[in-house]
Amino acid sequence: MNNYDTLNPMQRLAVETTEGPVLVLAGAGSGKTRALTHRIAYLIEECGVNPWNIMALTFTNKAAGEMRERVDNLVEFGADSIWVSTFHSTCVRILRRHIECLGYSTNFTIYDSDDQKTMMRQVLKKLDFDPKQYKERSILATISSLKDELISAEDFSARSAGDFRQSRIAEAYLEYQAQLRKNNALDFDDLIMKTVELFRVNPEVLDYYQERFRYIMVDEYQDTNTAQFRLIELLSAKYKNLCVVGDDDQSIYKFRGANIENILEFESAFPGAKVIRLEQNYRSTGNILNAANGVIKNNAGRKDKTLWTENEEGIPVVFRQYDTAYEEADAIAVDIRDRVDSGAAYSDFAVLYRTNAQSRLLEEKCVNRGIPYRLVGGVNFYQRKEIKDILSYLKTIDNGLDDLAAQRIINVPKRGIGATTIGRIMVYAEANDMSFYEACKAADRIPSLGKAAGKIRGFVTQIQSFRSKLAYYSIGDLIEDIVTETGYGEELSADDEVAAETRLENIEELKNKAVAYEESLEDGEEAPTLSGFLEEVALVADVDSMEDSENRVVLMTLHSAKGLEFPRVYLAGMEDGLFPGMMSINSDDPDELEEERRLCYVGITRAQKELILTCARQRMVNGETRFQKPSRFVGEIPPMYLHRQETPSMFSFGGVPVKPMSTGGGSGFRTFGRPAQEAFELPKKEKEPYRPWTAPAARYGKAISGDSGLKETYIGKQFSVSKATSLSYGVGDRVSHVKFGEGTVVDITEQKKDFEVTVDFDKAGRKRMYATFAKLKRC
DNA sequence: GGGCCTCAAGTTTTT
DNA sequence: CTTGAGGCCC
Repeated sequence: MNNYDTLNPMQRLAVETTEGPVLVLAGAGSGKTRALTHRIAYLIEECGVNPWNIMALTFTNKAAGEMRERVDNLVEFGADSIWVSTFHSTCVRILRRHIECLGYSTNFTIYDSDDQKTMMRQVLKKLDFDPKQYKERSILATISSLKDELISAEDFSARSAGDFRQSRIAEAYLEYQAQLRKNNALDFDDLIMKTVELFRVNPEVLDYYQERFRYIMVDEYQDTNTAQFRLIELLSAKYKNLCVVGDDDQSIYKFRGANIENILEFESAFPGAKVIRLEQNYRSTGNILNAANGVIKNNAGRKDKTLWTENEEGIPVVFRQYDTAYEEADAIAVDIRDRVDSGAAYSDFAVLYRTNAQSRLLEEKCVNRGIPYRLVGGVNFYQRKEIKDILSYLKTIDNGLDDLAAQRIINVPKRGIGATTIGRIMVYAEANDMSFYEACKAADRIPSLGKAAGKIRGFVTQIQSFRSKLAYYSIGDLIEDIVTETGYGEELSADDEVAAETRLENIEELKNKAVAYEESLEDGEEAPTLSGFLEEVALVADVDSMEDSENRVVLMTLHSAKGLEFPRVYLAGMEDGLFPGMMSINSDDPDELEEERRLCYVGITRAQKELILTCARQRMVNGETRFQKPSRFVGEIPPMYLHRQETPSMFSFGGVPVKPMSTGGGSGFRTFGRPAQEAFELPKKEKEPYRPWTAPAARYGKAISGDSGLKETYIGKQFSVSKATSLSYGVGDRVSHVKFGEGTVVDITEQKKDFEVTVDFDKAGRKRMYATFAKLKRC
């Protein structure tokens, strides 16, 4: 039995208010996860609720995992049967059971953003849209926000009548959905939307889940979008025991459809809702908290609350300005180095920044200074080429309906199957209403393929053989097999020795993940399956794999940092134009700036003991040098909690107090690009819209052309091997070609590396081609 | 068929 | 600066 006396009165109230809708407004570091987990324990122990009837929803797998762990520790019996998972995996779990009534089969695949892009490219090509006017990126963004609002392609199409551009986008949306369905695939947004749709069209299914989940808890509620709101609204409609926990000040996902109204209007959406505030912070020092409060109070339209703490005041927040981003990064690295040398652990530190692009420099400097780090985000592990290749194999083996996956690997490694052949198979598949892979299986019946059919057959045989191995192979072994049997590994090494090594390591890592997956289900109720593994992989973010135990500095974006805490935090790149970003500064919508401010608030409140803000006067962004002022957010921190340690500037930047530099070296007076003069004129002429001064993009001529001769020889060698010394046909001979049929040779000219052959084809007309590739046969 | 080169475009933030 | 897509040449 647990002791609930360790909770403070407000937390305790949140735990004991079990019936009806409850909104817990939980400030940063106020122990909300603690309250949530204890609430689950309380429901079971004190209220006799069956664990089976409890569900907890989070946004990230990491959060889910953490909660799961804490619940397991707290609840003696039946913790397994509580559903603790993310919105997305919850929906997948439900859809895997019931999606058939929506016309998909239950082994659907989940498309990530790369897949979406590929698919949309195909859609736009098919519809013959002008790629200048209709960018797949922006169309996908539109579709995504429509889905967040539960607006289907049909709805959108109906409401766009009359607006030309919109109805074209609607066309794309319709076609995109049609393609998804054909591929038996769902994108991220579909997972939520289809589940809501399922509940709407199928009341019995809804009723089943309503009965099952009598107590629902939602973490990070401020980040829910309309679709997610509907989902929990539907699920909780019967018993109305819905407890949401969130902080409107930490709502940072508006760009992704998060609807802040969900939390601001909770009480009117769920009449009779009780509101409980957790305002005592257990995480940060007084100074850090006061700094955070000072910043966030500049936002209008928030639920009024003030965080307080009994923690000690601590040391002041520090602000340092450097001349260049280069020095900023180095100073941070040096700073960490010093502190570790005098006893701190690497894992005490996190460096947070606004954009992923900033990580490069920081990484570089960490390497220079010998600081072990973990980079979270950036290029996702699962987006790496080699990983996607292997996963595409697994998907094809598993599903066979996923055209994108099959098309990706049909010629990887090279099997001599080119775009033309793939195009023909696609045409055939389309005409016969089958999947791409099915069409491959029927390659012999596609007349247009000609000799290519043999190659396709080889590919199909390989896949089929992998399939049959599935029965007695582990997923890890299967991956191993794919790499060796297909020659994938060989091709990698042939291409680039050094790069191949890291690639193979990554594949090794994927294997480890597969093994871990299989072990995690070893004695659970469900058996590990290939589909299960692919699904898990599709739904993980990078933060999820962060190991707490590692002794490394953590580098990540402010967004990724939400929900985490670190003893010492650096916020790098505190500059107007970067953070807050220019988009938000120039926007007509004041809420954009407010969202950035909330992001800043999130960043500040990650710190437990120490917070250091840094910025650079000069920074390269998109290949151009920008001169920037310190972030306005720095100025919003009440001076009494802030210790400014500006370094002296070679730029003598207007009006900023200059103090001697007390820490962090930097490499002194390095200069880049423009002289100081222009540097300080620009920020002065602040006109609309505000834009920091930008140096003309540095244009360098051809870099090094001296090595071309060397390359030539090398290439020449390779080609000369393949060059035929003589041909089996001559001028006037009749020849046949796989594509063009029969014809007469009119001319042959020998060139450096190949023979150029001109042929008059009976049907296809006169063509000129290279002998090596044409593969003409005498007849 | 495909490698290599040139040119253009693009940048928040992510389940 | 870095990635992507199209064109050219072997």
